[in-house]
Amino acid sequence: MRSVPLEDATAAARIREVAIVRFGRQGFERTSVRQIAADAGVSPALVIHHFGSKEGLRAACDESLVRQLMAEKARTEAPAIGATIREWLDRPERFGAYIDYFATMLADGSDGGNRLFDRMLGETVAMIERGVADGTMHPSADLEMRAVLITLNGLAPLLLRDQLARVLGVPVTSSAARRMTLPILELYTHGLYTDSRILDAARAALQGEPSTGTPAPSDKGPGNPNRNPDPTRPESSPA
Amino acid sequence: MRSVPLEDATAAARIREVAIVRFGRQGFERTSVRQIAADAGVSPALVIHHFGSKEGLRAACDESLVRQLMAEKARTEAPAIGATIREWLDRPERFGAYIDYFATMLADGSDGGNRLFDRMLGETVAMIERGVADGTMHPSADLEMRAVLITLNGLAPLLLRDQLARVLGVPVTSSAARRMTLPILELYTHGLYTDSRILDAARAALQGEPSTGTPAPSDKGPGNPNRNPDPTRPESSPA
DNA sequence: TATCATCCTAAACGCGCGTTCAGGAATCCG
DNA sequence: CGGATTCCTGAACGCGCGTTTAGGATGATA
Repeated sequence: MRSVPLEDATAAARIREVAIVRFGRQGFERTSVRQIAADAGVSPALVIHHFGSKEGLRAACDESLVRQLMAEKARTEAPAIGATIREWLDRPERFGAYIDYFATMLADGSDGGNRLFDRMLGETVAMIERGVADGTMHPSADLEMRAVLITLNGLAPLLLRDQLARVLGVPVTSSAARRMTLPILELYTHGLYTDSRILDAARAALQGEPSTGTPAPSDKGPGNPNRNPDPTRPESSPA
Repeated sequence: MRSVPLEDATAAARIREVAIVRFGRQGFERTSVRQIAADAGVSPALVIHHFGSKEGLRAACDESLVRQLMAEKARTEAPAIGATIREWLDRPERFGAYIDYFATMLADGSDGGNRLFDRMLGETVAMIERGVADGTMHPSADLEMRAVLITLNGLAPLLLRDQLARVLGVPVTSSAARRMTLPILELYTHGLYTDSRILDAARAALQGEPSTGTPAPSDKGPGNPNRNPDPTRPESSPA
């Protein structure tokens, strides 16, 4: 997946590659055209000549990454982008910059990031539909939202890889990912709670409140992580 | 939680408030001191006079947000930061900028962001320990990692709120959060898979591979979301 | 050889940035 | 009253930015 050494590539390709590294590591704004030019061993003017502007260079970088992540289409029916990301995590010295760039694309809401997110979401939806159809996965009251949720959860370690590396004390490579395997599978197999009291309470509460208003009987659970422990409380301003 | 109108506050406070809005909405680099000064109705020189530098202003903004999020200490033993964030989501017209700033702090790995993450992680650990102790939650083979994971999962919708809003078609307020309630509780109650085949396979595979090397018998599951479907594959470069 | 397109650079332009500096206006204190 | 303190501004400085311009070197084509 890119075997030509940087020195042998054309100048335009070289510029794009070093730009991905800089943009991914220090961000678009903090990176100057002069820096990129120096990295690529060319003049700043050539960068503009090839890409029209700094923004054009960014677009080319986006396109390059989208292309590489979408190119896995020809594979099996398994989630393709996730698989490629995992391969990249296996070789951080080579693809670390791509990981960084990928994460900032998603967070910045660039056009390329949107396309990649949509694709990943679609792959997740397909995976869940398959799983529910063949009985290996539980059905859900809201399949789309579940798919969104699982996609988000999968991306969180990537977006917060710095925090993750900090609290774990090791860089986020596949070895760190491996330690996440069991807790993730535990969660996806048995869940977190030992009974369905909180879920039942939330179902009952949301039942009496189809879209807005009319609070239902309250049952504050012992502590649902990350979510409102009391789904019955009406919101202050619908906004 | 801040009731003084902006016009009545001291100039320094006014500057800090409009800076949080700008920094949160368009980022630190894309925001100029002159913009902030204009928003606050003061001269650019005054901004520097009060905060020493643009970086000093950022630090003051960080500190302000950390203080507000940590101030909930006096509450119950429930996750305090999560609760405050939820209140902020209820009133996006007032606290939307804080949400934005909070998210960028976490993503940028600023000192304030690190402190907040550590605090949230601590709250999650305590919650899980309590849940396991009183039998409402399953035990885990790796409690710390599980806590990290759940913390990350809880933050993902915040960091990717633009993607979330885009695919859902509505802004990420508590009404969007409400739709997430059931899928999250489903996941945390019953998990995703109907049986433990994948989890068992992963356990067996990781058993034969205590830390590095010696691959174990393979069992490729039908599709574990977000994780390596084949945890037995040795990694190419440990890095 | 002359022509032409391609690839590339040195130099400069204009601009907006963060910051500094010298001092004005108001308030408090003796 | 006089002097100190606090709060604030207008004007400028120097710098690095993205970009433009004019043209040099190279290699294919006729």
